[in-house]
Amino acid sequence: MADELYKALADPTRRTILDELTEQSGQTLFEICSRLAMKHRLDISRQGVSQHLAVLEAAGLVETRREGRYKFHDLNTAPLRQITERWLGTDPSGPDKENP
Amino acid sequence: MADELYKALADPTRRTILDELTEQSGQTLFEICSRLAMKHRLDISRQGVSQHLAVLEAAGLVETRREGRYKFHDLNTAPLRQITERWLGTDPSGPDKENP
DNA sequence: ACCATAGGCAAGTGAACGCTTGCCTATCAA
DNA sequence: TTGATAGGCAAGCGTTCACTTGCCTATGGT
Repeated sequence: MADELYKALADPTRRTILDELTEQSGQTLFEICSRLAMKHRLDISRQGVSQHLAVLEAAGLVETRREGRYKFHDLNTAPLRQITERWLGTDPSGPDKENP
Repeated sequence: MADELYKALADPTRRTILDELTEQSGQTLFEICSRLAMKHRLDISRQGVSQHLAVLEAAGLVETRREGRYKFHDLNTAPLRQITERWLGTDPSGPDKENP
């Protein structure tokens, strides 16, 4: 899954999607589409965004839940920690207060 | 430069090069080549490795210094911090002891 | 001066990637 | 039931990417 994590981060549009989900998690595909268009002037097709979300989900950065005809996309930043753990050897969340 | 950082991390061979430089910084092109071949069974041409190093340097992840006919490649992990800072909102090195 | 070593430049190739277009399914409101 | 909304699948297209090959420059040992 590490491979897919780095691949997911490689695209600027996907990183912007992560930014949007950071600001408000649990958005639908159409919400993300319109935000990309409005706030970032990214006029990309709905399918394009959908494919990006699939890549992000494969990387574990986005988790989805279905409710009726809506599919909500939630952000999961946990996989990002392995990046700094790999080359910085540190826990990005900082020292554990219980075991300092 | 952020764009080049994520692009640099997208390739598995480049990530392995970072691993090798983490283990021992300041290696030459040929040293890196032979290590990739020996330790990781990656038989990639010298030019291929050279191009990877160029991408890593453009991302600021490796810095080079010339000495005679040798060019040493040093690891610089600093750019990695912006990744977790962007979506985790944390400093990977932990809280600053001066300003906690 | 010679030749091996360390590295660089540039063109070419095949595969992967981002994105679009067209059509199809499912859920909800009227 | 009809129509609108939310989303999915798959083929096609142009670009980027990783990698190779061939040739060239520069430094150092003998």
